[in-house]
Parts: sequence; C-alpha cells; structure tokens
Amino acid sequence: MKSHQVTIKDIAKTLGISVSTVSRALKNHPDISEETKNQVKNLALKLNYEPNALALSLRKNKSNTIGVIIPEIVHHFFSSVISGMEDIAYERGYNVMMCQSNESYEREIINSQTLLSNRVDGVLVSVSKNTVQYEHFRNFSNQGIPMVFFDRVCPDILTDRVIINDEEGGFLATEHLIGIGCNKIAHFSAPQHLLIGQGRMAGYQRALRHYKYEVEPRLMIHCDTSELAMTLTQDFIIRNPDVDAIFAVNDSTAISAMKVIQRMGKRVPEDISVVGFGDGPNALICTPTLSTIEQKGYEIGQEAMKLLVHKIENDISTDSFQTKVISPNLIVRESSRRRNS
Amino acid sequence: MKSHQVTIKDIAKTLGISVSTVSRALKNHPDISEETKNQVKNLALKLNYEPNALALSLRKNKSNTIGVIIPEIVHHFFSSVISGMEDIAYERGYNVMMCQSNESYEREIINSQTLLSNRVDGVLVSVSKNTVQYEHFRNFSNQGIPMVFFDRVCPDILTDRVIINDEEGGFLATEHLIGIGCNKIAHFSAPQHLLIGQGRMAGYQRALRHYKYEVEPRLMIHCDTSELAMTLTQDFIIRNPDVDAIFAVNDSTAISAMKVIQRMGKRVPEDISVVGFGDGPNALICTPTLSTIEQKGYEIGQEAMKLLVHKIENDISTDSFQTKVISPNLIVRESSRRRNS
DNA sequence: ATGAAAGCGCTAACAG
DNA sequence: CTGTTAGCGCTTTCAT
Repeated sequence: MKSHQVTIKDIAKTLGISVSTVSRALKNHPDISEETKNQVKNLALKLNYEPNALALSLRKNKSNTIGVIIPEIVHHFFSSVISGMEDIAYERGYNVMMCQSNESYEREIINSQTLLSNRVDGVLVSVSKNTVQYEHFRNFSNQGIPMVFFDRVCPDILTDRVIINDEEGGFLATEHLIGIGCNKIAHFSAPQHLLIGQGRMAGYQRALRHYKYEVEPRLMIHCDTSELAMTLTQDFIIRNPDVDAIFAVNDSTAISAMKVIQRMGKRVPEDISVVGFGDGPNALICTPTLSTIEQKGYEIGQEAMKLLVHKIENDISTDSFQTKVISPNLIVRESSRRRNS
Repeated sequence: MKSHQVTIKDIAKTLGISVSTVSRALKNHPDISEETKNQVKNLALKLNYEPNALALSLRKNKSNTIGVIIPEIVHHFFSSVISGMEDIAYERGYNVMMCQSNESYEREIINSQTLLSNRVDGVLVSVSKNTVQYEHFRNFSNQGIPMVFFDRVCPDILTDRVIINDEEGGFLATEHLIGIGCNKIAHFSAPQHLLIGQGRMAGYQRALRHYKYEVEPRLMIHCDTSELAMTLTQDFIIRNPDVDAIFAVNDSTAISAMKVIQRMGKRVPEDISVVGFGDGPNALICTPTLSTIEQKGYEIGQEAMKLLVHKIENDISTDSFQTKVISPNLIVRESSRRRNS
C-alpha cells in the first residue's frame, strides 16, 4: 500500500508555519530567516522529504524529462547510444523516459503519444525500419517540443540530427585495404535505398577512384546480414577468384564472410583481408579479430542529448537546425594485413 | 519555443461548455449526451489533444511510471533485461524511467532520489557492484513503493526478487561435460563472496559429487574475466595437463580461455571441451561456437516487471515477498563434444 | 520575514 | 445531462 509521501504541507503543519515559507526556506530564499530555514531543512531531512517532481513539472510547465524512441534496445550500437544519452541526461539533471519501438510503425506512434502526454521537454528519435510515414513526429514540432534524430534520421522532417559519417567510414575502410596492398576490393553492401547503404558504398567508391582503382560492378553485391553472407560468400569468391579483400557494410556480415572463406580453405588475412563496420564486441571475439570502423554509439548518444538539452534550455527558434556528423575511426586488427605481393 | 499544449480548458472554451463536461465526454461517461461527446471528441482529435499525464498523476496519485535502476546498459544481459521490462510495461500501460548507476554507489543514491521525487509507482533494481550499504533502498519500502530486485539482489532488504538459478546452471554445465565423457573438469570461477560465484560453483560441485567424481581444489581457480583468462589459462593447463574440460563462470572468460588453449596447440573440443555461462551474442561468433548456459535476460526483465505491476495493481501487503527463480537452459554448440576415449 | 491566494491540468463529489 | 467547486503539491505574486 502506497502510504502518504511527505509534502511541504506536512512540514508546514508540524512547524506551524505556512507552505510558502517552507517552499522558500527549502530553496534558500533570502527573505527567510536562518532559524526558520534550519528548522525546515532539518525536518525535511528527518522526514525524508522529496519534492514532488510531478507537481513541479505541472507548475513550471517543464518536466525535466527527455523522451527516447529507439528501435531496439538489445543491440550493441543502440544500447551504447542509450548509455551515452543517459550519462549526459544525468549530468544535466534530466530524466530519461525510454520507449522501444521494436521496429514497429504502430508502436512508434503510441510511443510518440505517450511522450507527448507526459509533456517531455524534448525527444530523441531513431526511426523504426518499418516507418514510412512521419506525421506522428510532426506533433512534436507543432507543439514546439525540440526533437533530435539520431542515426536513423527522417529525411522528410526538418530537425536537428546526429549521424555518423558513413561515407567517410566507407572511405577509411577502403583506403586502408588499398594501403595494405589489396588490389581487388569487394564491397558487401546494404540496400541502396537505405542511407547507410548509400553512404558506405559512396565512400568505398570514392576511395577506389581517389587511388585510381577501377570501380567494378561485379565486386559489389547486396549482402548485409550474417545469413546472407553465409549463403552468398562462397559463390561470390568462386566467381571472383581475384578478390583479395572485402569491405562489409557491418561486422556480422564481415564475420560470417570470414567464416565461409576459412571454411573454403582460404586464409584471412593472408589470402583475403576483411574489414567490417560497427566495432561491436564481436569484432574482438572472432578469429581473426576484425578490422572495422568504429561507429561511436556512445558518442552519438552523448551528442544527441547535448544538442537537445541545449535547444531546450536556450529556447532556440524552431527553424534553425543543425546536423552533427560524427567522424568514424578505423580500427585495424588481425583480419587485414599488408600483402607481400 | 514550447508553445501552449492544448488542454480540456481550451476545448471547453471553444465549445462553450464546462471543463467537467469535456473531461467526462472524453472518457465516455454515460451521463453525457452522444452529441456533446462527439463534438468534444472531434475537437480533441482536431486539436491533437493529449491528456496531461503529469496533471493526471498528481490528481490520482499514480504516475504509471516504473523506475529502473540498472548498473550498466551496454551489456548484452542487461540490455536484454531492459528490453523485456519495456515490452511488458508497454503492454500494461506503464512508462519506464531509466537510471544507470554505472556501478557507482553514489549515483545509485541519486537515482533513488530521482525516482522517489518522480513518484514512480514501483521500482526495479539490480544493485551496483560497489554498493555495500542499502539504506537508500529502504526509502522505497518506507514510502510503500513496491520494489523488485532482479539479478543482483540485495540480501539485507526484504523484497520480491527475480533471479536466475545459478546453481542449476552450474550443475547443467558440469553434468553435460560429464555426460560427454570428460573426466577432469576444471572450473574458472568468480569470487566466492558474489552470489553468482557461489551459485555456479555450488552447481559444479554438486554435479561432480552426484556423478561420483572427485572435487579437486586444484581444478578450481578464480578466473572470471577475459583478461584473467588470457593471463592464467596457459599456466593452468600446463600445471594440470590432465584437464579435459573447463566450465567457466561466464562466456567471455570461456572464449578467452579457448583462444589461449588453441594458441597452445590444443584443440577445442577434441582435447579440451569448454562451456561458458550467459549465452551472449559472442557465443555464436567465436570459433568454435560456445556451448553455454542461457541466462535469459529478456525473461528476467519480463518477470520482474510482471511481478512489480501485479504488486502495484493489487496493493499487496508489503510483507509477503516472493522470489522468482528462473531456470537456465543448457545450449550445446561446438565447443563441447563427446569424447572417444 | 511571513502568509494568503491563485493557478498549473485534471477529476470527482456535489448540486442542480 | 451539465456546471461548480475543491483539491492533488508546488511556486509566486501580492499583501502585510
């Protein structure tokens, strides 16, 4: 049974003073005498008084709560993002209300309503894969609630964004493979209607061109999951025996590709070097350890939260938007190595 | 700029009726005429009216929010737990306020205050490693706020708990190794002052005794991180060349031990079988894939949330507590195989 | 230096 | 069938 939680009224009654005096005493209002202040504070401490944040929010029209809508929590990248957000929120005195869309459009809509209803001061959103309509997000802007998209941004809606530079990541990975002497670098890519697919592919091609290598369609296949890699890699290698490197659009694809390659009797990195994208924990577990592009989830979470809080606290006009692009890092491990040819 | 969010007052004014009528109309009160209801509902829809959850919470003295205090989000087990919690919360109409203690006692205290302040209806807690005093948790019970501990429970505080049966997990792992014909089964254990360390060790020993194997102190070493496994495994194997199986207290330790064993020129599972504990994604990535004990984070999260919501909604007296013990599963993969000796 | 009172958005008892 | 009013906990203006 939820017993009565102590309020300023209780303190006022016990001390025989008014609630306004208690309120002022608790926040060190200069008008209040030291003696009263001490009395109030001591009693508050003794009674374990905690200000009612709900009442405060209602009164001040500010909830100090940030809403987060995220596709799925159980995913190293996203959980890193959440962690970064939570750390900044904590630092700045905000609470985080977490909603998981589970990649469902319908649930995303409900999540939005929930956050609206809870009068969050701002929202951080990464769009669900199944979302193709974006009207529910407009409610936030309409109500003047600042919104920052992270990672999976929504092209149709003008807001602040925090994204990783996929193009640069693709470039770095490919440049590295070129640098260690690979000649035929394949790209296992994500669908080209996805921004990450486009970006990483673009970086791959730019690196090839920049270093005067040919961009060959036969070396680029759509393969962006562990399952697809398991199915497609062998055939691909057989059909393109000259391939000496693969840049895969994510770590799990890269790792599965490595497994297939090894099963075919070829060596990684001696015969074929492999670079992934993401730098999840798996990259350290697989054999050989995976060279990859660090996706910086924690940093993205931090930046998104910083941007949002800044917007909230500075009442920035709703029509100046900023896109923060995080630069990825190349991490070289065992799966890619200088060739002696 | 946060513009005015629409309230029932706005609707009442526009329609020239009273707020109470609007309030009632919105919740289908039988007293209200169909016509008024329709008018109200249509306008509400048109204006994108969302009830102010803060006002509601204040009024009803129920926030429909559950507070979660978790040591770290970026950890497969914990993020699975959160996911399970979120799914149930969503289903039952609760929101989740997430606090990350980052394994810090001080932060855990602040987190508790935050949740108290936000008048959460209940709390789910997994205790930080550095927490040795538990007074801050008592505030919840004192205020009559239901609390459920999950995974890392607090021995001193009487509450509901959801934990995995570590002892059973240890037993299953060891029994499996015995079953495939291993004779000298080592245990890489966690410190014995930790409950998980105790439990998994106890299960290991019970299995040995149950199948009439000797419990040998030389076969049990404290080794519960990837780093320790890297340092200690080689020496351990050299000193105990008869070991033909290792049950490690967690997956990362198991995987690192496998790596060392392989580097020593021995084969897994042919020479030494290995079983871990946790079943994180790594278990599928490593070579060979890891036999392990499924820790069921998602289920733990679900159960903890269910238990809590049940307590909240049934106003269960604060002095009947229940401990839910989840049974782990054994998952056999490549790292353990029947021996032909 | 302190108190009284209004009001944030909503519900519900009471009154018609 | 609808309106009036009090009050949830707190802050703040206006009095005193």
